[in-house]
Amino acid sequence: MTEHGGAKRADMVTITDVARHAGVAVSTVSYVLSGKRAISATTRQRVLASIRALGYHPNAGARALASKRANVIALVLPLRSGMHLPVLMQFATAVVTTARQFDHDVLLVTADEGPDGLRRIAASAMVDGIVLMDVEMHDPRVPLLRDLERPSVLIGFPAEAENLTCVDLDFYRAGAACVDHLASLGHREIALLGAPAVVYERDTGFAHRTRAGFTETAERYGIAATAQPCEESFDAVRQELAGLLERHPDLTGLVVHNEAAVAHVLAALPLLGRQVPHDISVVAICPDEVAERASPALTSVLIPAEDVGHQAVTLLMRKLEGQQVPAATLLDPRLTVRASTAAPAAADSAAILPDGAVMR
Amino acid sequence: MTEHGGAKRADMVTITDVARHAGVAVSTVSYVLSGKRAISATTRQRVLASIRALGYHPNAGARALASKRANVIALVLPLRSGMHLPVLMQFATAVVTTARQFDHDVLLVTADEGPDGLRRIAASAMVDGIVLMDVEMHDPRVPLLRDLERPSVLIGFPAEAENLTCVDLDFYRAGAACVDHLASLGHREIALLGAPAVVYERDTGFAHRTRAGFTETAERYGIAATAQPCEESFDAVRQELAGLLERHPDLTGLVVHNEAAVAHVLAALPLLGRQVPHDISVVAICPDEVAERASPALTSVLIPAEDVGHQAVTLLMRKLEGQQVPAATLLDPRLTVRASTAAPAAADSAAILPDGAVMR
DNA sequence: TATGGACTTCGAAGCGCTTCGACTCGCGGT
DNA sequence: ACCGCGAGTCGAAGCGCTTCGAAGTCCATA
Repeated sequence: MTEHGGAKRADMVTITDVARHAGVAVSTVSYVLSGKRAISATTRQRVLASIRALGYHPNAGARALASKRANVIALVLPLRSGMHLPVLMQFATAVVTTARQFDHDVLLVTADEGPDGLRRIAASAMVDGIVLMDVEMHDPRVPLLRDLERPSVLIGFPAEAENLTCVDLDFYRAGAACVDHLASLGHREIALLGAPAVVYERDTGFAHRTRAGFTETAERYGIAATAQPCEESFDAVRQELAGLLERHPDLTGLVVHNEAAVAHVLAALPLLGRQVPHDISVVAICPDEVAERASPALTSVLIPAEDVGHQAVTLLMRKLEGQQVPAATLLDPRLTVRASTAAPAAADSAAILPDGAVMR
Repeated sequence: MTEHGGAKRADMVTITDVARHAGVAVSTVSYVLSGKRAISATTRQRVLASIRALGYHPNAGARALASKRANVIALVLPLRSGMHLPVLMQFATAVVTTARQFDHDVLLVTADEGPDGLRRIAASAMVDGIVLMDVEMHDPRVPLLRDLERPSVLIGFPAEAENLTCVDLDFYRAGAACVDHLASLGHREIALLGAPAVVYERDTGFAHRTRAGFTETAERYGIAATAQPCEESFDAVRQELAGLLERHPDLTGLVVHNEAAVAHVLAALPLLGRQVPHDISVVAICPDEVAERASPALTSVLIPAEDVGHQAVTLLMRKLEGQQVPAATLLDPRLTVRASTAAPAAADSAAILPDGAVMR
């Protein structure tokens, strides 16, 4: 390509080149591109032809400078330990893909730059808006977000969500959905194995909300339910399970909301004399990928990472256009039945309906 | 902050504001920031004080426009199926962190935009350079990279690496390291369970190189060695293993280079009557995270994702400064011994040295 | 026939920054 | 006393784009 004619070094084609080639003013080319003023069909065609002929791409910096819009959004990822990476990646992909649909690019910011990073990015006008992931209940970045001149969308819910736009899986209903499923299979005594204790202490909202959904729904069904945190090492898992089974010998259903522990749970149960799903059913709240990869494949409520990412960007774009958007968006959990759940073996396998009626 | 004085709407501080506040010319401020001309210590201090006082951040677009340097690099991620996501994430983090050390930001580009995405990013002068991940042997993006005016670094090796800069784990030596370890434990018959067949067909370089390192090193030790691809479902893994053990009843060492199959291998071996590591030792080539999470914890050669990402960015920065860099950078594998390997139980547990001598 | 829109298009003024040439010192050398 | 020179600073010219006001056309209205 470069060896064509008398192309000077650094053959960046500018809007001026296009204008000259098409025989119009620079501003006309600009208006063809932006559509902000009416341009006759014939002129438009001529300009577009020139653009194609020259392989013109607008200079992003110049455009940002003149229009005060960078057409870039920031994606702030945590990379804190304890986060499950595949889910993050799915988020990220969805965010990028959706952003591209709106003709925006994505700047990747890691949280270890801290609030200063956010401030820098925003103040330098590199980005028009911000998507913030893995928000904690008391997140130091949240107050900053309010001061920033740029719109933002959070994935997750901080304690103080005033004036903020948040998106997340509806963890309450996710916890509930697991109980629904186990109840409908006829289980009468179940337990929730959650995140490590430190996560609860950190006040990460989703852990609490899942537990609430689990506990309250079980209560509604009149099912005996225990909830407890769980560390991620194999020994810890095994110990937790052993204790749990000892205290609740009739336990037949287990909800696991801890991606890292899932494999260990499946490995430990047989060692404790419980076959899955014959003796005990297991439902996980985790990405499909993890559920499918486990042996046996896990019935699971998936974290709809792609939906969340897509929603977040869509909301952000609305805000960029000055539209009003709902402060909270909760996404529906979806439960996929796989090989790890079944009706309890020994028990009377009647299904119990929420109102307490028994279906035979 | 905003409610301070008579701050106008959109309180973006410009270099002009700083200059006025410090009582110097705009160009002086610029030179203080860039260090491209000598500025007296007193002036510099005054300017820096003003910058701090006003909370000035240079406008990225203006800077890019005037200097023709965006201070942004592109990170092109694949998101093709079969890639293990956590590793990607580690890469990404390392890339961002390192880029920040060089005062650059990172634009996230997904491969599904294809070559056009690359072209757009480069032509619009949004980025100064490109880091391309998960390069295939015959990658359609590679020829494009040569035409682009921007420097780039590949992670992985394409078949035709002329004029390109590539970084990767030394998979040959990774395969070799696994054999070294097993041999030193006294194993005499081992096998490699690799990626799904399709990966080999796609000519992904690393799969072939691992196998070569494995096979050739085993030969050097005079150890019986088999290598075969492996699909990722549990049933496939179990079947592969069953066949393998039938054909090679004395097999005592297994190298797994397939992150997705790792868990299944560990689950299937007991079912086939083999305890790990008593009856059979398992070494994996996978991220530490996966190895640690498995039960039992796996002896593994880790993919040094962080090093690779760091190296890639460092090389790119050198290229941006016009320096010459080596075309190929291979990173050393590191093997971590965990619970999944031991001397073979029944066998004579002598250690064999590479030269054929036997150590008792 | 004058008049005023609609419809198109043009020219020029920036956006905030970098960079180049030029200017002003003060100093050592002769 | 003069020149030359380096150090420090300034002013102005863009970088490539958007956008505003205005100008030119053409046709329908009064």
